[in-house]
Amino acid sequence: MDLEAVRTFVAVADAGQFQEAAVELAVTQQAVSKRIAALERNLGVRLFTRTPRGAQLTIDGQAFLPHARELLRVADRAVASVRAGRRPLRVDVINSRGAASGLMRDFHRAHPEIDLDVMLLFEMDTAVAAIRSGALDASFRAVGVPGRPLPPDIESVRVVDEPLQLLTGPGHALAGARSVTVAQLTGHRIWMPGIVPGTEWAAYYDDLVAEFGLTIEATGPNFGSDALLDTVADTPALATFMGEHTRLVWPADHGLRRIPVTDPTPVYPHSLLWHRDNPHPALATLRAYLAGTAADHDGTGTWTPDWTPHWTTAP
Amino acid sequence: MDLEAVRTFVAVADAGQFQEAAVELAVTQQAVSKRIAALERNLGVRLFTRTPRGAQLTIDGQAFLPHARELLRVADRAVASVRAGRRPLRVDVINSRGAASGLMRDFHRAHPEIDLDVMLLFEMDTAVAAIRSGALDASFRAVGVPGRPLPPDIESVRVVDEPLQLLTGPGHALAGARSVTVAQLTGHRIWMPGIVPGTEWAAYYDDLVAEFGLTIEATGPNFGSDALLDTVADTPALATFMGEHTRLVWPADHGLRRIPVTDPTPVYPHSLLWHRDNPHPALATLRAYLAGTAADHDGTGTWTPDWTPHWTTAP
DNA sequence: CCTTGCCACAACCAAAGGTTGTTCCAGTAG
DNA sequence: CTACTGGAACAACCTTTGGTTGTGGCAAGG
Repeated sequence: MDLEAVRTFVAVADAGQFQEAAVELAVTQQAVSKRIAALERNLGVRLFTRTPRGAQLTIDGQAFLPHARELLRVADRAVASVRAGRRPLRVDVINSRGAASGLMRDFHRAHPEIDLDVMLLFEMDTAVAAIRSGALDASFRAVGVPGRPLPPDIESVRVVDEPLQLLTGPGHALAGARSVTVAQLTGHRIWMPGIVPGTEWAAYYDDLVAEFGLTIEATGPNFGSDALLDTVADTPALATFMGEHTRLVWPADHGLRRIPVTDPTPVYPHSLLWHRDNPHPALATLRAYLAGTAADHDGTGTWTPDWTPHWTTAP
Repeated sequence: MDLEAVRTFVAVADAGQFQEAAVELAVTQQAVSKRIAALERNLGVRLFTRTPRGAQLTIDGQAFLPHARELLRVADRAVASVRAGRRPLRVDVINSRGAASGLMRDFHRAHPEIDLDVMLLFEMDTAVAAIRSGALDASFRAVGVPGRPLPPDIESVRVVDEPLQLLTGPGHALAGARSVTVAQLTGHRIWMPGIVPGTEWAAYYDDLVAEFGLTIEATGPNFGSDALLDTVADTPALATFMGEHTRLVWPADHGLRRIPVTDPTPVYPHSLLWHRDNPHPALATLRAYLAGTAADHDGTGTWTPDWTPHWTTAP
């Protein structure tokens, strides 16, 4: 299938005849005739009935037409996604099920007119480099990790604190609790196979362990969140941490429990990062939106590492 | 943009290297290299960073990738829409805002696994011919019009009665009524510029006029339903009929009123038409679904023309 | 330092896809 | 009845695209 042929097909369908479509496309009528013939040959159906006064869509052609239009739309969007200058706003949300992802969904609902490309960049260094190069517009990250200062041309603002919850299977000792304190977690095995040394979230959990003496195991290969949930559901002695806003796609009958943690509640601090000189108009809209959602912040009873940036009052 | 190049791009992104992608696509590595280079040249961005151990997506490449996948998906669906044998179920709903269209939306929600192509065929003759030729699987129509019998190989069953409502602007004499009787409508001008002589709905309205002595004007060119609604909203002396299930896309503040009609309520009878020998598996599902929705039928207090087929009890 | 694995470049060739010129066909006017 | 008009298909030709084979460059690893 050739997109040029599809474009020709739509032009002929709109014009009602080959000649006019040919003028529109700036080719000869014979070229249009050839393109349509080739498309019909590839698809194995006749798309137009040719008459001496033009071309009329067959039933097959009518069925194909909306798909053809959609195809051209999607192609245009694809090209636009990498068009220099006026491309969609590119925002990195680390992973597709976290709080940042939810924020971007809400932002999209609030501003459906803004074209977005949500991306998943694993490494913070990559994200920062991409922001500095202009290839990325913004990233949600935890910033302030000791020894890894942000370059001066990168600005950041803390936008959402995500409370961590304990996730257990039905057989876990704490499965029945409506909430647990951090002190109650000492001695329980908490398994987080996704943690990669050197990342900002590794630093976060290192601090959490150091502060409260928890037992967090990052051992074993990470087979993905499905495997993690599977294991947690089936292993009574195992639990894991999970962001409060993290969406699980999981059959309800596995009996996984989400248990709030208190005294204090560990919260994961998400900041928005962007380049000082980024001119993308939608970036300002996003920042304004996030400033609005973050207005009702109250840090009482929560914990974050020392190195996390302070909340600032919106101007 | 060339779909083959996009396909190649996705293959390379998945494989992580040109060579493996080349094997998958059954071409040489050099061909893959050329295709990617051409795609990059067309888009104006670099999609991969080439290393001696493979190819890695750039940020632009990562942004482009989901659009590329979507493009291939849509292309596949487009091809499938005209594929002989296992193409989607094609159902004609006459116009996109009527009761039949709503039924098909509900059917799609109930059976999202069934691929559908909803079509809009103006003429009944066209629809019947298409059904007989196998190019169309089903059509919603009012059947039984005198002098235009269905061919014996076309089966039909009445599936939904759509009550007609009076649509008026805020200044109309009946605008404040909670409901009106057919008798109250005599003398009021009812404007239906969409009616085309010779169609089954023209026959319906002819019978309606003959039965109750209404004043229905079909004069003037039809500039589309937007223009119709515009005129009705602004003209106190004008009203029109509209199906109860017809969805209006209209700013709420224009003050259009939908007023139920009683004593009796004129209902427009939609039947499903299909070919006796049509083997499409989804057609049976659709018929079963419609038989289910039509179960709660009660014709008391309604009117349809004499020639409309009777409701049959589902087997 | 050499081997290995992978990608880019060059030369070549077949085929796709464009152009011009022409034919065919069905309404329509004379 | 015939000639004309407008529109699509066919034929011949040519350019350009996109494939192949052959070769060179480059970084990682033994």
